[in-house]
Amino acid sequence: MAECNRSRQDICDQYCPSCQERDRLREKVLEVAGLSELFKVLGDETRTKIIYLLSEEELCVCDLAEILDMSLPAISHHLRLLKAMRLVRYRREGKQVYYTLDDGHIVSLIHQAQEHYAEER
Amino acid sequence: MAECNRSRQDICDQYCPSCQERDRLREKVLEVAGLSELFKVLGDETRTKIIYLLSEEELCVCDLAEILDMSLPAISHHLRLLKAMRLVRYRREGKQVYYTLDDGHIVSLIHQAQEHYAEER
DNA sequence: AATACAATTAAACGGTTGTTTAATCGTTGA
DNA sequence: TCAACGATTAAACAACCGTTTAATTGTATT
Repeated sequence: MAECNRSRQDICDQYCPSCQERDRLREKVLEVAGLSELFKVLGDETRTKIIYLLSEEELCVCDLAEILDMSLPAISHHLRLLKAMRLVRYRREGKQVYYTLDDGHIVSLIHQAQEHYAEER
Repeated sequence: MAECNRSRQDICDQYCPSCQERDRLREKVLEVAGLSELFKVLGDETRTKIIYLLSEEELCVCDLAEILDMSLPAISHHLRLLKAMRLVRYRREGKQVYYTLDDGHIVSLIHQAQEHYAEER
């Protein structure tokens, strides 16, 4: 293996793939940078449920609270994040605020996860 | 709307969908129960990178540490979780321990997320 | 105007999570 | 068997996250 400058000496004596390979993999890894932000949204059970419900029909905050048996602030807190990530849209009607899903892609992710992991439980 | 027993009085006065609809949605939501456990794995940037790298080729712990520029215990800690979830397999060869991806589904999820959200950044 | 109510926001709390440091285990080679 | 090294484990710490309580905003009704 050709000699090359090591960025860290404290890992291990012999880095197994070649240094060219190392650099290639470091480039490769950039392709998934930032993706976990999206998965973090789905990493919370409540948010996945909200998204799933909103993919079915438009619902107001108190509906979601009722269905999921949670407090209004808790639901509102999650909707705020989903709003910030442009995953949901809202519309005011009198005292109620109605939310709809504004991103079909994220439901596809949920569906795909369902297909692959539903039977494993 | 037909009268029905409310489980919580402290949410809002008028639950908008009918109570039958509420019960249907409560059933519906069970379909995604537990799925966030899987998404939680991908919710960490380091783990997504490890999975992505292992989908390319087999690597030992010190390789991963070198490529991702992290400490051995940190990598090992994440691999332990991936092992517990049966997402990776390992094989000892002398002093090194080599890891491979043992679940093609999870890479599909990453690929799909890439397709949908790559251009948004 | 005043009250009631849905929703949001702020602050506080508890729990979880990821990284670090240090110690230990397992394997190899002298 | 002893030393070296890769990997794992344990304990400690800091940072983050989700829920709760309380206060506030905005809208509708009387």
